[in-house]
Amino acid sequence: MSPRSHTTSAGADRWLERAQRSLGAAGYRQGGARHAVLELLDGQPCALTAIEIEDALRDAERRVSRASIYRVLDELEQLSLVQRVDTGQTMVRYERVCSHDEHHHHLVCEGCGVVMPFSDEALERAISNLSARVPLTVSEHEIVLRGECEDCAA
Amino acid sequence: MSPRSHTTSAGADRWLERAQRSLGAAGYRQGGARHAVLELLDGQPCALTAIEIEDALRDAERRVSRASIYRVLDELEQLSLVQRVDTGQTMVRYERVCSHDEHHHHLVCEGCGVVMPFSDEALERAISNLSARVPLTVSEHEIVLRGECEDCAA
DNA sequence: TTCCGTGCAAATCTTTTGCACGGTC
DNA sequence: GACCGTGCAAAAGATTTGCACGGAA
Repeated sequence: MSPRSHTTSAGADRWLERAQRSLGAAGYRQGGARHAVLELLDGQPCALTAIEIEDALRDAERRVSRASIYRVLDELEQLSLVQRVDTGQTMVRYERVCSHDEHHHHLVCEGCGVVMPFSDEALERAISNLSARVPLTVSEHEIVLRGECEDCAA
Repeated sequence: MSPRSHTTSAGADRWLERAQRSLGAAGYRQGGARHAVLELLDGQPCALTAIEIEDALRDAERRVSRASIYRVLDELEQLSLVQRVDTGQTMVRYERVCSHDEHHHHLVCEGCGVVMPFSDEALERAISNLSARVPLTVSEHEIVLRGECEDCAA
């Protein structure tokens, strides 16, 4: 359950910079929409839908077309800079792929739909042990816990 | 990884019978489409998409309209007789909710898209411990491992 | 006989794609 | 100046809904 602020970490390996380097190396130019989406994602603690991204950018006076948002997310996913998160809700969510100590999974409230991150060492160990014994070369795993959040229970 | 045949178990608590009882108690009639979907799901070892269900029924000479399939799946989900399984593929999958010793999760091959069930006691223990320490009253959990299956690796 | 269940067709909603213009390198 | 990136509008694909008929109770 490690709390951690990434937005304030001044290290040279911030996600935004890494992403810009990767994109540059892959031959992508730095257009306005892509830049806006990158900056937004860099500041997010958890996964967003394309429409939430669109709304957030509009609120920030940096309107970007939804098509561009999907295109940028797709590019970033192929470079392993973001990952899709399937929360069982209608829309797919996306979040940046973070360093090992930020690796997390998701809690989803079935009442209000809120999505929260969590992490657990014992769980990761179990997954890791298991992965070796399964008829599949495991490259990633996703875990979602569903239930009722404290606000909805109140 | 407990192997288990449900289709041949003669016990009175087969899923199909339980489902029919629940539906009856909830006031549903026994129409042809619903019956066909129930029988099909009862014989499945793992999750199917609505379209796979449609195809399977057509092959079995028991054509059911896709709209009815979605409607039946929705009813069954609300009675907790089936659960949605989100494999990160385009379409949602559905499978019957089974007894504790059939509880399983899913492996998804990123190459060919095949979906396989697996289960692991240590993993379930980790989830169970974790669930108590999280700001959510957990009612269910879903785990997906993604990678390359043996056929695709060959 | 009443009301539910079903199929068909149309609607909805998320995501993708085609195209033309403007900006980046 | 060449080509990529973006917005707009239309397309595509999964799922849902409206409606009218036929069957279950």
